[in-house]
Amino acid sequence: MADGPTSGGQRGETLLYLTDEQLRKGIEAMFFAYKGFTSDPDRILESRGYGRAHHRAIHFIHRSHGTTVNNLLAILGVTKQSLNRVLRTLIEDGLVESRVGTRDKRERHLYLTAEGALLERELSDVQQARMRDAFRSAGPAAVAGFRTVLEEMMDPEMRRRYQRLSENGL
Amino acid sequence: MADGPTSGGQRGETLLYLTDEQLRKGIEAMFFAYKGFTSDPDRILESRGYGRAHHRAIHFIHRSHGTTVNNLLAILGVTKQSLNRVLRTLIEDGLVESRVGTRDKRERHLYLTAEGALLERELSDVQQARMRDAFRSAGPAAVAGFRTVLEEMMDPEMRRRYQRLSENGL
DNA sequence: CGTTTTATGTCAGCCTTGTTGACATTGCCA
DNA sequence: TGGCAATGTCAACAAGGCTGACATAAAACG
Repeated sequence: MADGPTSGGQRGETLLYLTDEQLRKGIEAMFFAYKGFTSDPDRILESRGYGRAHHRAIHFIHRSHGTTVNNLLAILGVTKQSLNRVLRTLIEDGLVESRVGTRDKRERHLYLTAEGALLERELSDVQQARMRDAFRSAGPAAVAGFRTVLEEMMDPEMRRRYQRLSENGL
Repeated sequence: MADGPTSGGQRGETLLYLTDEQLRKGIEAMFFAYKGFTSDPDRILESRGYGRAHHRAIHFIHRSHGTTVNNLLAILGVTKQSLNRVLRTLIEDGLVESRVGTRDKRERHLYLTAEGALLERELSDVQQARMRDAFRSAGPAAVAGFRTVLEEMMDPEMRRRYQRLSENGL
């Protein structure tokens, strides 16, 4: 199953970065980094009785103001039952507003309230702070490489979604 | 809370990679990439009735043959009750062997059985395949940057653990 | 107009995986 | 011997995934 120049011998050249050892390091780096990546927001969320799922919803509602439930489902890749549970508490708590669509009245468009925007800011502040420190220490070239590798690691569908998010505001 | 050259204006120079927009992209890249990163093993695990927690245990037991429960707890960052539940099923299913320590008989040293090693191989094959493709597409310079940024993103404690793993086999 | 499809919400139940607290056992060590 | 450390286990709980089933409203279609 593992073909290529790894699994035993390398092809000499500059392919040393594709050895099993290097790949394993990459895997472990993802694991430990993701832990750090989520730890700061997790602390804030916990103090409010929310979880990571709430953070994700808040993030993408902020990101795409007025997005529909269906769109959010596609981005997050969870079931509507799962998302709805989270969304319901956020709406009840007054952090998210759900407006009936004007063109299509079946759709609900989601917005952060002022209070929701406040929490969003708090969460993204700590997460951005960590990322900024990491970026600053690593330098622009490393950051470019970081983003390139992450993009390559995404499923094609998710990658398209990610890139679409970057371009327009949707 | 967000100080530095972001949040509004940049300092001109080469600091454009530290804008809020770039940081947000980095955050979303982590989210989508981690999804891809775990998706292939998840499929295999599901078919066996295991979860990601089992994968993590298997990975680090493979990585550090004969490691103790306490060491594993520290690496994984979960409670012993949580780890124990996973470990118990793996031992019952004959994928992991737990041997009483020779020097210190309170400690249990954990090993993959032949069957456990087989599953480990299967899991790491698919995960490495994705990582290898991503690395190959991105190239060695990008890979170096990827690893640098991830290391910077880790909590100091986890970073030390990560680096210790890389050096010796423990 | 009637039918079908779409978007959403909701109820019920299940699973994994995290948590806390309590307690028992074993064995190292002073 | 007494204290502490490493481990295991029981019970209970919560978050957040999942499936299946069903309800409603509105759009779309023929």
